[in-house]
Amino acid sequence: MPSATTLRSDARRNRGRLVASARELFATHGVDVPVEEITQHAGVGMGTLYRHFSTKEELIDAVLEDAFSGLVDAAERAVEAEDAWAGFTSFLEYAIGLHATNHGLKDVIAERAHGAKRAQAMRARMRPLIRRMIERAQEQGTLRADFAPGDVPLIFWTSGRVIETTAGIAPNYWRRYLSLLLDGLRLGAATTLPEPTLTPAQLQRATRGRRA
Amino acid sequence: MPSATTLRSDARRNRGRLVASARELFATHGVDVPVEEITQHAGVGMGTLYRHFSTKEELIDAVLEDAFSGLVDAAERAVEAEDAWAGFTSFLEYAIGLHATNHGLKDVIAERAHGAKRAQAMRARMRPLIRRMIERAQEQGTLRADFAPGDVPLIFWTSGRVIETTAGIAPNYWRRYLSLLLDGLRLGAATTLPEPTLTPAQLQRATRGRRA
DNA sequence: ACAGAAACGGAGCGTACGCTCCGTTTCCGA
DNA sequence: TCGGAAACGGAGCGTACGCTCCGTTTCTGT
Repeated sequence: MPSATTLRSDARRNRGRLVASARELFATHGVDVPVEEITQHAGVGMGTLYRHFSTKEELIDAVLEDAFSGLVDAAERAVEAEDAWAGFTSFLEYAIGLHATNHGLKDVIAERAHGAKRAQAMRARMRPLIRRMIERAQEQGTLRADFAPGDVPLIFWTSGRVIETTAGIAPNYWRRYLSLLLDGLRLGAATTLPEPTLTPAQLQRATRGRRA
Repeated sequence: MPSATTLRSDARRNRGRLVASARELFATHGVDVPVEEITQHAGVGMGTLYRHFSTKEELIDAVLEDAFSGLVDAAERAVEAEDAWAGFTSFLEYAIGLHATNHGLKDVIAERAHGAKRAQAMRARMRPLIRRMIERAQEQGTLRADFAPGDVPLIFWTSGRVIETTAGIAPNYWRRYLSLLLDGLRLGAATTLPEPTLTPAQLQRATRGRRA
């Protein structure tokens, strides 16, 4: 079991091809592209893929690593915005814009399942940032007080669905949806929300479960 | 090819069992339950199913017929409400409550595809009713003016996703989501929506397409 | 130059789905 | 009662997926 830098030249080359191929296909078609399509597009065999990545999940996780850290960076920038509402909303617009561009990212974040190591770590780093964004906007009196951090996944789940349904038909339609939803988040909304937000435990179950 | 009433007694009995079995399983597990599970739960063989319904889609369509007409009834009642906003929102709450109870209905309405005859007819009957609801609420000055009938599927698509994700964890959480979204629909929202609504042609493509 | 370790690739396995085919059983009128 | 039409049921087909296995090829240090 040699260290990562001790790969034979052809192995390193093929690994690169696989990642590039997967990056492209995941972005355009989502993570459900068959592994065979990935290997063919990369010009390698199936065996080669599974020597480098013990599972398809692992490949997904590796390919999306960059996108994950890009999201965390955006969240860190958003937390520092003077206008917390602007920071929060522009973060959401950026993140969901990424979903529209990179369907693989959308699948991992907005769909259930697909919770590999790097995705998990990204979520963990994101959580306190989002909490800060929300707290600040509520302190500044721009975000309704009964919105909670546990409600943020709601935005991703639902936006993901809009993108899935309209991506090939009206690629920017998700902006209309997000705008609508954000208007419901502003302070001064006419109602108070029914039902509590989701607890961390509930969220964990929601993002893991498959059908029984 | 005998008329519908000229079925042999065992055939009529088994057809009833199939529909009952499918109704139950579709409601609890959605339309993705394997046909074999439906036939086993009904105590009949696969051949029996496919003699009565030439395709699984047709079975779905037949089983959901009642739910479809229930929806249309609710829409007709909603149109007549004095307070058009109340009519519109309580219709949405009723419809989405049905989605939470009957996952098969949700799959057909909130998911893409599954567009058989009766579902299609239900949609056609619903369209003018929804248009009236929206027009009236806008005339009464309670629904924002830039919301359009073409945006209604948005509500079903996204609520469907919320239900799918949280049904087993927080069965009423969708109410919180819907409340949030409806607050964004009220007149006096701070923004005007970006991006136009979907045209009928776009909607048709959105509710039909499968992945290429 | 060459041995052998490393990497390769794709046929094939296991699973799950919708649906069909056809030998067997059941019903029902004469 | 009994024959044939009607209905039955489930093994099996075709498809699509993730993944494995192993004979073949390629790289690399000596």
